Amino acid sequence: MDTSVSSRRAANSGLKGLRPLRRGGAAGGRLHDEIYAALRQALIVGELIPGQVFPIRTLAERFGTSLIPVRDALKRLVAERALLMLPNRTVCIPKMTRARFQELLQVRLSLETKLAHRASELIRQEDILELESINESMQAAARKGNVKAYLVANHAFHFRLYSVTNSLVMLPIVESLWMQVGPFLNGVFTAAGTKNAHDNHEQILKALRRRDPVAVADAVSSDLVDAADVILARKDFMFDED
Amino acid sequence: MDTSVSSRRAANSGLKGLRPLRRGGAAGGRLHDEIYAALRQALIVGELIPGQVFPIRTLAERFGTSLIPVRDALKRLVAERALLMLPNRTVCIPKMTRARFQELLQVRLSLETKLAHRASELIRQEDILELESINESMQAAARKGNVKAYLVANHAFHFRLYSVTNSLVMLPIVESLWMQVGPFLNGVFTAAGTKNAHDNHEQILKALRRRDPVAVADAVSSDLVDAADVILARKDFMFDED
DNA sequence: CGCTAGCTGTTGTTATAACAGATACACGAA
DNA sequence: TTCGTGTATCTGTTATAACAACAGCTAGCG
Repeated sequence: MDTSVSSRRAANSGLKGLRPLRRGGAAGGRLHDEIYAALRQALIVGELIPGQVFPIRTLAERFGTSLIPVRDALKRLVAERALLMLPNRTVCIPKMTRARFQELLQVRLSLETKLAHRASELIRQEDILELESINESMQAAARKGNVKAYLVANHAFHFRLYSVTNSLVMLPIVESLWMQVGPFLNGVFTAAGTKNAHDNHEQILKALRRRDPVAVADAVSSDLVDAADVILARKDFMFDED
Repeated sequence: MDTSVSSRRAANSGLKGLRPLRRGGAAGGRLHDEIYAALRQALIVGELIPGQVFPIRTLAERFGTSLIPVRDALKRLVAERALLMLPNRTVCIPKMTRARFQELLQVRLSLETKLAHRASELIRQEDILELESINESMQAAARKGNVKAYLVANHAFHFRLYSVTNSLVMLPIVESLWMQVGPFLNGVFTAAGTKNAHDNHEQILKALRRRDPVAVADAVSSDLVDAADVILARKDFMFDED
């Protein structure tokens, strides 16, 4: 990988979207949690691109804190496999390979269909109403071409569904998987790619209303596969092979 | 949970097995990595029991370091779900519930059979020889009733098999799952519980030699299920229900 | 005697500064 | 021109100390 100063500057330019923390808020708020949340959100909506480097001091300056909380947040994200620690101990967003992408999809299919199946057995009417509301806002974002809002809503839809399982084991794993895929969505989802997602979400909702776990799981599966196909179709040339 | 001083002292007594780090070794060694490795090993072999509390300063004193590297190691283990952060931000080993145990087993079955299947397609002769060697030492440990060595060898056997897949996605997840189950093995595996594991490992090796991925996956599945049955049979009364 | 206020010791959190390793760049010699 | 070397500066790591939140205990008051 190119590690010259100029390329590192270029890689760091993507940090501009990160805003300083508003301090003095509610007491007891840990700084590293806020920094973690900010980075995590940026990861999931594809604002940070693979190869991006995160020097601790740069981020500390950006957030207006000392090194420690930034370090904590980065190390947590590394532990969750959302970020990668290079041999020189600098953190960056891992690049994507075909093998990793396919493995991520395989594991997501396995776990998320399980979660969807179990969720549809436990779901209540109010949960479905909330999912419909989230789906509305996702569709609205798609119509306006607001990719960021679209991805936020899509994430919210899936995890609102999965969270009715109260799973303490699978949920954290799936969240980690989404963070690993997120950066690779950068610049992928134009209006074209949102059509299938909308149809699949409608199928999910329909199957949920009639409490059909198998159909819910199938629809979730289709949703993931279709999204992967969109990415593969547009980004087939963008993988970094080892 | 009881949080009186006396019970906390009792919970901390389990830390005695942790030894100070031998400093001044190879340069470039990060202290928090060594602390992490020590805790991780203790977790996997069941030396640390559920409910165990880890005050940073106590561990720092035990390891002979300052607070920072201990904090790093603990936060990493929390991120990997091996440890749990209590509301007061103290770190402890999570207690086990039936639901969590069953979910852990389900996910492990799903992922580890996949890994076993893929491994048996890629495995080389030298890998099999090494697995046989590990299996030998496991059997020896079982005969001597050395539970700790037995669990170490069992862990080594499984991950030596899985690692031939070079999986960057599933392997870290499965390691996390083993760390979550480890503490619950405390005091479970007497000589009685090791018989099935030995048979299953022999089945795995036999299937590997004839390159039969399905049979390998099945044997791994049986291994996990049998181990779970041993735990359920002996510990059915020891679950902490929420 | 009971209750509340304040002290005390505990916990994790963060800032600052000193440290160590790695890298890039510039200067000088072949 | 090219190669080697030293220095400046960048990186993450760790120690120390100050900080804040919390629980338990004790003393004093009602």
